[in-house]
Amino acid sequence: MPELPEVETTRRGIAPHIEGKRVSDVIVRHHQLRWPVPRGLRAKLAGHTLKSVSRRAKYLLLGFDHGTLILHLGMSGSLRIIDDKLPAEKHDHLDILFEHGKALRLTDPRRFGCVLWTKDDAQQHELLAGLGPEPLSDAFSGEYLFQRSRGRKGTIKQFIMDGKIVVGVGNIYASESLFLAGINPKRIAGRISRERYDKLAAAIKQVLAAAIAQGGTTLRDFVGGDGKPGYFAQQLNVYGREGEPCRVCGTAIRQQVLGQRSTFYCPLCQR
DNA sequence: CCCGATTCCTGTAGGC
DNA sequence: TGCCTACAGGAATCGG
Repeated sequence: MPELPEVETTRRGIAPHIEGKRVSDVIVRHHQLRWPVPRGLRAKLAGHTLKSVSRRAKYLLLGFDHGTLILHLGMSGSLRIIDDKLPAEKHDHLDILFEHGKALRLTDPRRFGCVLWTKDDAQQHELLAGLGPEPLSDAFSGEYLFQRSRGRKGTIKQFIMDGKIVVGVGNIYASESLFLAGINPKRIAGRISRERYDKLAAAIKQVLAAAIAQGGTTLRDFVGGDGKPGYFAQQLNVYGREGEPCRVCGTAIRQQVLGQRSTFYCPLCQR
């Protein structure tokens, strides 16, 4: 499922093929995603040159001179560069065709993703404006987490998965980061020390950077812009490993639901 | 403000 | 083998 590393992998995979290219056509086969896909996309984009492919949180931003197309992959979405004549399959909801014969195709079986258009600064869009810092930026640090966590009564796992605190840390990487930092996911966010938050911020950066380097984590659906899966799943320490031995101490990994999300941790390494 | 529960959707795994 | 159910999950939204 696409978290930040998968979205960044997608961005890197598709950008070189379509940046600077002119849109020739847009085909929308399914308008009802997380929100309705705006009508009239073809008229809006055809003839315009794609200036940039960037990312904010788990959103991909296709920048044109007259606005930005905002894409989110939800939990089962993927974007691929294809030959513009490749027949569409069941869950191929959107094609953006370019004049050089390639197309950007959105596939999303569970349709939790979205396609939105804004003519204004995308960063000011209501979905992006209130988001927390990028985890790989300098603005994200142990000091920042410590300050934001004071008074919070929820668990640390839910805290770092809150997009208003920090973006891009989904269920997989939250469990993995807490393992690396040696913190039990059930701990109350407001009662964790500054020192431990330093370790946690470093762990989040390390896990995300390593996952990006591996092309993301493919559990089921995810493929990068080149249609290939990511390989970080082989390096997961706790996620999906309930009952299997901890790679550090051998204790059986536990699973517990926190905030309606499966959480995995080592009861010995994480206190 | 903060937090937990609910909601969207469909493929897959597990039980019988 | 096939049917049925539970579950997975990002993130907005609602209710307390």
